[in-house]
Amino acid sequence: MPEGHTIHRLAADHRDRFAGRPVRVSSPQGKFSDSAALLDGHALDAVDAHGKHLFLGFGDTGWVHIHLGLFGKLGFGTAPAPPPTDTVRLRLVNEDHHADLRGPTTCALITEPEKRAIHDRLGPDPLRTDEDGERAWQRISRSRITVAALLMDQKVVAGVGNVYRAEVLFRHGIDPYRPGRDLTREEWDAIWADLAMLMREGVRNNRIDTVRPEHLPEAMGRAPRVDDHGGEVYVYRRTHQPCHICHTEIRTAPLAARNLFWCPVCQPAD
DNA sequence: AGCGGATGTACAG
DNA sequence: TGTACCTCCGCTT
Repeated sequence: MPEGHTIHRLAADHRDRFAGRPVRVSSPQGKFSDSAALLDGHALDAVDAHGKHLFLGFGDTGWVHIHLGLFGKLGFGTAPAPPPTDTVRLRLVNEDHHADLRGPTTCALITEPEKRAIHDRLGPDPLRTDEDGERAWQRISRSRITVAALLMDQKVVAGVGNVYRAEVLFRHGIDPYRPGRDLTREEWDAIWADLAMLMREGVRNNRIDTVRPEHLPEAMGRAPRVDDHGGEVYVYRRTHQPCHICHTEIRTAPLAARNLFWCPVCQPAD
């Protein structure tokens, strides 16, 4: 569920439903009760997203910092909200809407300086228009680490996860094991621009689609279908299935505790 | 009923 | 490098 596009979409969804009005804040599960009591009845006056971090601003009371981690989910519904289940960490309610947060890695009330410190340790986010890939290039072009690992490092690029990593490397024909410093400037600029485009599409559609229409297999038709992963992809979790372009079996291997997926023919090692 | 895995990260050693 | 953490879902028995 959560790569950067999900978080930016959730930021917009919170803005649409809750911004500018008082909101009831509670923690049915209990783990956020003290902070929820401080926030209850205040207006949500700002929403921000950087990479996979979501920030809900409540004026002088501070910011709610949310990170979904691997399992976290935010679900919206209309008001009145149904009785919460005992896994709801945070619930927001106004006259029209409710939002339930479950299973996050982080849900904490923080100060403005603490928020700034989080931004400072994150790399540039392709979805934040005030930044570009230059900072990322400075790190990547000097690193012996594989480009696959660098793309997952939130200090290098914020918001890319296992799906966008696999897909963008496929789209540019780059071997995931190539060291960052062996990328050309042209290759990196193309990857950065592509991430910005793909992730903007991801925010718009609330799913990850990366397959160009001309590469969709006949059986799928022209319109991307919704599959298990929520979108149409070239390599992510397509182990042993044929590559959409060359029909070679897609490969998988663990890398830094995550599964890497790639086509050995379309993404050749040098 | 019980397991393993998942679009993530932080910390220990 | 390994492991702990948070939840849900689909597969196996």
